Amino acid sequence: MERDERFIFLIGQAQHRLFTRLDQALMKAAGITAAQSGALYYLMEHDGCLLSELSRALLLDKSAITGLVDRLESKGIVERCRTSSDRRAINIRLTEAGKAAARKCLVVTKEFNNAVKEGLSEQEIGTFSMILQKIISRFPR
Amino acid sequence: MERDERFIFLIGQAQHRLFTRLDQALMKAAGITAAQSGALYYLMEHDGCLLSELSRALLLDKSAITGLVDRLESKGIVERCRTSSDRRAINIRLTEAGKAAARKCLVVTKEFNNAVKEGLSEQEIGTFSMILQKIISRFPR
DNA sequence: CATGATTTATTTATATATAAATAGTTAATA
DNA sequence: TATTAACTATTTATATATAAATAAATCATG
Repeated sequence: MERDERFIFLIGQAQHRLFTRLDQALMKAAGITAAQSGALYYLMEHDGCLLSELSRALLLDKSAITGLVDRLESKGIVERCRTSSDRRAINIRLTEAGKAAARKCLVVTKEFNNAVKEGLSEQEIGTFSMILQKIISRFPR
Repeated sequence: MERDERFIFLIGQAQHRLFTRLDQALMKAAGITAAQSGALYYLMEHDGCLLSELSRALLLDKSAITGLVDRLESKGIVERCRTSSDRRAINIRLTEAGKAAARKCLVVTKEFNNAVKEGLSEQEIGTFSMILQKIISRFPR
């Protein structure tokens, strides 16, 4: 395998391991996966938003959100409810259990971020973030 | 959303966009996805290897390899065959179409890597790779 | 040699993600 | 107003990945 291919492989591996570890830690602490925690963080500040709004905020397809919310709802973390006059619209609300889970996830995620950054200088972290952002802006969705 | 959470989010987004783009380019050029191309690259140098060997090389679960090889086999890119005396073992062989596809993928992947690195200095790329490798070694599978 | 452990591959269940098609509702405009 | 656009959410199909259970074969060792 050449160096060229390994570059992409490295990013994939690093991302995968980070998410797998965070998944495990969040699942243990709050019964929530990393992908699900993203929805919780958004709902903490936009409780009651529409599925479509969550879709745009998390940069996920509407159908992915349907499944994500299904799984959160079956765990009692959120609930769907229709409140607006627009009969197409469905709002998502954090339950009390959901709010508690979100707070636990936040603690775990912060600890995890510190662990990831350990041993790296502020400057290195800055360069790393800058390149990630360049990649993201260079390859729009 | 705080800075802490965005760090993980950034890595996920960057990885996702890179793989989506590479997926599209490889699919157009050779009818192959990025994940499948990884198997092809390994097979170019280890043609006829076992499923289990591919599993270890790509750092994927055996069941993931079963599905991956199923999809490649249905496209006529590889074929399963039993050759060794161990009756559990199944070898994977690139077909002629598979070898042609692998060569096309290699060209596309190299071009793609150059596009990703464009506008970044050698030093920045070095720091970026170093951090990815640190993350990978800090979080073993 | 016989039993238990390991290896090889598959299957099933679950989670994640996209794309395309659908259904119902609302908005825009000709 | 009638028709077309767009929006909201879901469903279906496909691809990817893990974990756990299974089945068959082989290995190791007591």
